[in-house]
Order: sequence, then structure tokens, then C-alpha cells
Amino acid sequence: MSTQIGPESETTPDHKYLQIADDLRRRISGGELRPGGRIPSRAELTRRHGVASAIVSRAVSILVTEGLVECRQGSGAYVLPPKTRLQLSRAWYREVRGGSPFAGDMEAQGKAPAWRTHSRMVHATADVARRLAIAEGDPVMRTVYVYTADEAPVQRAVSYEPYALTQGTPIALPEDGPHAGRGVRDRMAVIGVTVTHRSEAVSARGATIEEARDLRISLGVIVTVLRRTYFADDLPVETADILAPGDAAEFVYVLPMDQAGP
Amino acid sequence: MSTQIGPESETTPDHKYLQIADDLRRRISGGELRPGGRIPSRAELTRRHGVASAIVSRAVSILVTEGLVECRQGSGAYVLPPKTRLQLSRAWYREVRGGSPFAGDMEAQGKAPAWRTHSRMVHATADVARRLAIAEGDPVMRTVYVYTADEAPVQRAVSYEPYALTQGTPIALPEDGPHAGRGVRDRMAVIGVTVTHRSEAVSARGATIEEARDLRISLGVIVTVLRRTYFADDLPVETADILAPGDAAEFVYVLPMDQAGP
DNA sequence: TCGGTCAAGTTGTCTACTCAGATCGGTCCC
DNA sequence: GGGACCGATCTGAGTAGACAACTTGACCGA
Repeated sequence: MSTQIGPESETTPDHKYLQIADDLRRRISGGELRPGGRIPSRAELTRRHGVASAIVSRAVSILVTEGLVECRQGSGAYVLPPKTRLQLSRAWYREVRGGSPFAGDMEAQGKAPAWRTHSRMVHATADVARRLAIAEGDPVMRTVYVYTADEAPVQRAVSYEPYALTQGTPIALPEDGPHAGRGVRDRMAVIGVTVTHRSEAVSARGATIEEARDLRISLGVIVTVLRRTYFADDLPVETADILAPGDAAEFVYVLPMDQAGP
Repeated sequence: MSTQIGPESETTPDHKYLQIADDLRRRISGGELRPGGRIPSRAELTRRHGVASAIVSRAVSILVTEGLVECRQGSGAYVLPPKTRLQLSRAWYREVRGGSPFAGDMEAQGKAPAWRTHSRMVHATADVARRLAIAEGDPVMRTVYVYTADEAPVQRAVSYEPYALTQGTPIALPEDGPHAGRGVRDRMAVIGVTVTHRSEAVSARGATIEEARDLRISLGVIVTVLRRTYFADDLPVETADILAPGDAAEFVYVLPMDQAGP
């Protein structure tokens, strides 16, 4: 079942664009090229390495996707400061404290939190229906949340609640009425539904057009995606797609080790 | 605090490489190009669209990073089947069960699990030192794990343990000796260290060269990254970068709602 | 039948350009 | 002094190829 890897045969292909990217990476981490400063221009790198300009472009674009460098057309390519990712807490106890977990996170990190929302009734897609254990086409309340820290968008969530569950109750609109903004657990408690646990599946992909617009990033930029579902004893009562730019935020879980399993 | 999200103008740039990528994407989702089948060759696409071959290459490489297409040198570019993501459980109770959580996950999903490892002593980088609360340059045991399901790599982990902690003990080499492969919690218990909790921070980025090689994906393909640290009462005892292709796997947390916070 | 060779086709990398559009500093004129 | 303008410089996109490495299938001889 388990085998040793040999002395790690580092087969480094000697492609020029990789070599140039490596060279630049080293000069950045070595401090020769400082954050805020400009890396050598395409013309200069072409001379220095004796390659065609397309190769230099390719090398630089690797550093761009790695988040080390930012290109400004007409000006140059600049070394970015090492980013400290915003921490978005997903800890198992976060729901207990009351108030908004997002606001707490941001205030703990010295950022001013804010958000805007928009709710709309829609028919469940196949994916949403499966996640909520309802039939495709059933009515669901869809709410989009865009969270900002110091005016910059950092997180976007699209939440779905089965309309059959909340219809006619004071919590039918998640962000309206006396229980607005109180979190799924507390809101569900209002109508006598006890949320027992939640499931969160994390993956990653490129941003869609709507997501890129709301988060003010470029189309296709890497985002971390969290598919969350709240359950009341195996009955799904809410599900959401929560996402954040991969290089600007991270979801943080703190998990104790001394619990017994189910 | 709450505002409407209005409709917005969608500025679609008319670059040729994006158009060709769009065209291919549509032909794939429309069923004209089927999974397992080959997309038109570079020569054919240059004829069809009347562009230079470099532009076609760029378009195809976009689909590669999106995980829609796989290139085989000398053969062609093939449409990949729509993937159902493998579930990699991070549940709070998973460590309790004994055995390998990865093997359990894979067997539950009908896949044959396997892994290979390689350990080496290195000096702590600034990042690793900060995460382990040691000094930069201190010796650490670095272990690379590559996990496979049905022979296909699905997860890669790079683990760091402070050598000062395990030096001279039977667990100095994580994957050697009587306690090999037993997980950090159990191994630390052997030397009298009680792991109390762990922290996991999830984000996403493009794969580096080493990561792409180990996971058999292309350079820059989107990966989900999990930075895990085990603690014994606020003392970090191990930290790891765990990653999986964003489109092939997801990390799943199941969190109870009825716990009291710290 | 089996195995080896060979040619055609395909991708990966690269060259040597061109042109468009943005930036930025300096200069000149009012 | 302030603003308009200009030119040098830079990146983004594209053209029109070339060559190497690899795959694949057809063909041929033992």
C-alpha cells in the first residue's frame, strides 16, 4: 500500500520560459526585485536572456497567475507585496456567538465590514434541488450576499431556502423583517426548526461573469468555492454557494480533536 | 446596509483567442465534441478561424486550465469526461476512527486508495517557521505524500514537523518504523504529546511545477489548498500544505451546531 | 502472427517580427 | 503656473512561420 519515493528525480525541463520565470522568482524572493518595484521590461529581458519576446511574455504571465506580479499595460510589470489573506472563520462554534460571523472576523482584522443583499424567488435548478432534497423546479428563495471589507468585496454568497419551509412565516425573506441578518440557525429557530449540523464542501474554479463583477475581479480569476448545507436532522433547510478570491481570502476551520464521532 | 444589485453591462472583449476558446467550450457543452473524443487539431483550427497557430494554442490552453480538455503530445487534445468530484472528508471526528481517513474516503466511494511518501530534513522557510512557531532555518522533517485513487493522483500533501520535537524518537520519520502511517495525532501520542486541536485554512491558486508533476495535471491548473496545523495546547506540532485539483476533488467538513465555543 | 520500421500527423516550444493601446515624463504655449 | 500635446516606452495581441518530440497506424519481412 505504501511505497517509498526514490531520491526525488527532479526532472526539471530546460524550457526557456520556465527558466526565465524561475530567474525572476528567485530575484523577487531574494529581495533584488522589491514589492512595488518594476521588473525588467520585455525588451530588457529579451536582451538579457537572448530569447524572443513571446517567451518573456509567457514567463511573466506565469508569475502573474502565481500572484507574484501584476502587469499594467503601458507602464510595466510590478512586484506585488506578499498578500496576507483575509481570514474567514468557519469554526465549529462560530454560529453560537450571535451577531454576524463576518462582521466579527473583519473587526478582529481591523477592517470595516459591510454587505448588501438581494432576494428573489426562483425555481430550483437540478443542482439546488438535489442539495435541498426537493424536486427540480420547486420554488426556492434565492438570496445573493456580497460582503465587503474596507469597501473592497471579499466574499459572495448565493443562498437557497425551500419556499415550502418558510412560506408565510416572518423569515420568508432572509434579509427583511424582524429577524433579518441573524443567520440561518437563529432564523430557523424562530419557526421551530432546529438546525443540528451543517456540511461544507470546499473546492476551487475560475470565476464566472456574475461572480467576477460582484467581487470586482477579472473573469476566470481563481476563486475558492464553499458549498454549504444546513440540516435539521438530515433534512436540508438551506444551501449556499459561498466564494472568495483564492488569493485574497481563506476559509479557516478550527477543529477540536477530543470529540466522539457519530 | 442592504441595497439592490442591479443589472450591469457585460463587457465582452473580442480577442480572438477568447472567441476560439468560447467556440470550443460551446461545442463541448453542446455535445458536438464528446468526452473522450479529440478536438480539432491545431492545423484545422487555424484554417477554420483564419488565425496564427499561437492563438489556437492559447485558446486550447485556456480549456486545459479549466479542466475541460487534456492535451497529449503527438496525439491530440481530448475532451475530458465531466468529473464528479471526489469527496475528501475533513470531518471533525475523522481522526478518531483509527486507520487512514483517506483510505476510508476512497473505499466509501469505490476507489482503490494508495499513496507514496518521501521524507527529507530541510531548514524551515520563513513561512514554515512562522506556522510552527520556530526560528527560520531551524531543522524540520519534510514529508511529501502523493495519494492516488484507482492509480490516479488526487491529493498531495507536504508535511513539516519540527525536528527538535521528534529527534531521537521512534516517530522522527513519519513514514518509517513501527508507527508509520498512523496520523499525526496517534504518532504524537507515542512521544507523550497530546494533540488538542487543528486549524485548517482553505484557499486556491494555480499549481506549481512540482505539484503539477505529482498530481499529473498541467502547470497552472486550479488547485484547492489547505494549510493545516496541529496544535498541542497552542504549541504547533505539525503543519502541512494539502492540495487537490479544484475540479477533481473537494474537501468536506461536517460540523455540529450544538457545541459550546471556547 | 509477431515484431520492427517508417511516414504522417499532432502538440510543445520558439523565433522574429508587427501593430494597437496605455502610460508617463517632458516641453511648449497660453 | 497650468494645461494641452508629443514622443518614448511599455504591455497585449497577433502573424507566419520553424523545429523537436511524440503518437499512431500502415506496411513489410522473418
